[in-house]
Amino acid sequence: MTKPTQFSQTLRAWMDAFMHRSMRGWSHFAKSTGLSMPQFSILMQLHHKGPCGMSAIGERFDISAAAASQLVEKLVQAGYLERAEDPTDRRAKLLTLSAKGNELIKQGIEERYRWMDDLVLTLSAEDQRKTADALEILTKAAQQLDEKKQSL
Amino acid sequence: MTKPTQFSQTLRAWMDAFMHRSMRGWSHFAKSTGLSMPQFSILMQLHHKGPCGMSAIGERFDISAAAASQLVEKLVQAGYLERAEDPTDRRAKLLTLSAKGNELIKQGIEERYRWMDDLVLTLSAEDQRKTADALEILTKAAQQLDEKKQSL
DNA sequence: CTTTTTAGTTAAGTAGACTGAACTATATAC
DNA sequence: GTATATAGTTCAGTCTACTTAACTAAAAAG
Repeated sequence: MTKPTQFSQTLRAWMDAFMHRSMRGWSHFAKSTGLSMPQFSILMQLHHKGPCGMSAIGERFDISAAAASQLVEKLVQAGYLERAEDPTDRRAKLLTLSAKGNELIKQGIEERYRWMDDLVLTLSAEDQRKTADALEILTKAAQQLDEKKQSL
Repeated sequence: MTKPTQFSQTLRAWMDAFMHRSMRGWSHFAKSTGLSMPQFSILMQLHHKGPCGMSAIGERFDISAAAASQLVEKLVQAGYLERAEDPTDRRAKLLTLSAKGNELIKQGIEERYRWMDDLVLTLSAEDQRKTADALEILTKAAQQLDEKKQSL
């Protein structure tokens, strides 16, 4: 963080607007579903990263295995999650989103997208093309950055 | 949500990557400060929108006035917030971030930016220019969209 | 085959976020 | 001026998240 470039200034302005909006949106949506934020976050994680074990949940959210187990139990009871035995290790459990869970998350994501779609409608065709290009560049770069970090 | 365009596809890919990252980052940072997520969110709100009254907090987070009052009390005790009497209405309070509160939020934002800055470094000069243009377009569009919604 | 990890659950207890109800004090309406 | 609405606080009680500790069962190590 020596001297912010023009570019990172622009990034920051965008991040401020976008982060504030999306965080507000998510917490509002989570509340409307009746789920707590921690519960909801677990569903989000499963949606993003796919099935995983109980211990992965604990690590991801930095809570004890006991806490993870209890949160997951509630989500299973509510029908959002399925908890099966891992065939390769009978101690472990495999957590997957149920159809109901998937539906819920998709709906939340749709609502988040809607704002972006509204944004699109205000742009000229030319500006749409420009921004699409740019975001593709950024998305790819983000992917590569993540992969690089993962391999360390 | 009829037929997603190429553009909104690209937006979505970006949103997925970006939202997941930033949410994870924020909750991790909030935890590291010792503040709960609701407490932290209040500081964020103050930072984003500037000083406001107690009732505005309740409305913004959809909690009772009692809950807002209690959360704010904790933040005042911890020195992150200042709660003064509103000179124009002696019933009302004016909540503002203290220097300590401001410092905290700024630090969190810096950490969030860092990822973006890393991202920048992986791009060519040409790509940097392209994305800067695009994000400026998007940021302005977002501002205008918000203003339009506010005036309804 | 025994010992030790590892994966997860259960239980008891702590702490924070929240609500409704009762209250104070000020502003607004009539 | 009285009545009413508004801004905020305090209190008692509830619910959820979380922790540690004690447990079961299966895998891995010796």
